[in-house]
Amino acid sequence: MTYRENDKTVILENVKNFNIEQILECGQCFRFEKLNSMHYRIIASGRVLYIKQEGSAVALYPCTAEDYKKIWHNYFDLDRDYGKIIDRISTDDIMKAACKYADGIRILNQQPYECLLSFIISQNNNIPRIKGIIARMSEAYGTNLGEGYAFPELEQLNAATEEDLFALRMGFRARYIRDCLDKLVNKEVDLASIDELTTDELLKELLKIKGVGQKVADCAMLFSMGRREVFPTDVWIKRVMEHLYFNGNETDIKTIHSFAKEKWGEYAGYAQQYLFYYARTLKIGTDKEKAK
DNA sequence: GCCCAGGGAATCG
DNA sequence: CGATTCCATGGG
Repeated sequence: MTYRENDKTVILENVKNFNIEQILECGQCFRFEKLNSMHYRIIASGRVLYIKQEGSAVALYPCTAEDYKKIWHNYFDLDRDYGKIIDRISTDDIMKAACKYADGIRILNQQPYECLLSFIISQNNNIPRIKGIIARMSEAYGTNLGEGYAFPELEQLNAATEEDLFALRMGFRARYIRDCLDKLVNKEVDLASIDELTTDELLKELLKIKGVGQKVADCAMLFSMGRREVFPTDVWIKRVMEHLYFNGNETDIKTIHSFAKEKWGEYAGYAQQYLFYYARTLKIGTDKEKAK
């Protein structure tokens, strides 16, 4: 892969395993808007960024070479060889098919605070409504960026009472967000020191927050804390795992976790993303599933 | 009107 | 303990 800048546009050429639609639509991130086929606007790191892809060429704008090196290169996880990851996890025909179906997925390196709050909001909720709640929260408390609003910083959102949050129509999750803000502000949960913790220790820390259980914690750890070995198991993953790996039999989450750990080890998080996109776009395991 | 959504807390037996 | 119930809201 190479990159060059021209008038605040950075062009990436010969990018491997990069499909902007798959990256954004695989459920890891909520702050994006589809403008056209392979043309998106995202808001991350307090910036608006447009992304337009044509084949293996990707244009990022407005974006200087410095922005790219400092922010977006890591955000899109461009140091990692996803071809190698696909080889490692493709140990059976099921995963081979899932990886072939969505070989342009990459796991973004998002900011822990934003990701944690976003997945608290995600619980027992659907993706379009999650995006709406986060958009309203950003518009009400975040910095105006001209073409959108940044996700509110902790100091900004902390001005909101539980009632204020409830008014954003996040329902019962308002109490959870308020509890999370309290614990982050008073450092009962300290996101600045997460790099010093093992994944088990980090999980224990995150579980202190009301509204954070294993699944929400796993998403935050996988999508923003570099813990690529966790296997977030939501209703879609449970359903597709039962359907594709457990012969259609009802299987509890602990069993699914140990199965994934055994099978994919440190790459389990990647396997989870390929399966999630595969399952959700093809509706595998639901009564809407299309025949092959 | 009913069901479900990238679940988790509270309660009950 | 495990199993059930409730939680707000909006799209299908």
